Amino acid sequence: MLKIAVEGSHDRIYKVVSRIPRGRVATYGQIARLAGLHGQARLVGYAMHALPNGSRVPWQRVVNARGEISLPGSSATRQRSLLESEGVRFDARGRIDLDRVLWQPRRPRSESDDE
DNA sequence: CTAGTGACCCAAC
DNA sequence: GGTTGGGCCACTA
Repeated sequence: MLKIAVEGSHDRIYKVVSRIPRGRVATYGQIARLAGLHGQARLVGYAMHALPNGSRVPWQRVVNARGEISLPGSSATRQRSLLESEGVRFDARGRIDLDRVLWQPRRPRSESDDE
């Protein structure tokens, strides 16, 4: 039977987030769009906050549209450390170069997009 | 039920 | 570059 209609938005969000490859990041708005929640980036933030500790969802790969970490306090440091261990670089302002690191689920066309 | 808040985003000034 | 205001919807008091 079809359970897609019964699935909560969290599950869809977690599914999309789990598809983010290592060393890449995605924005809240991007996740929302891919999960079918167009314009509802805030719900993605809620879903991330509701994640249980030790979850296998790579929540650290979700940042805001500016390429910055939106978490307050020590959680931000944790997220940054996790991302840096994956090879994601932060500039002096604590921002990620989204043009370089943003996850692109579709490869439109281009055999070499390496700068 | 209403009102305020939030791991957000975007247009406008 | 920065600030303001509106929009979105779930959660809490």
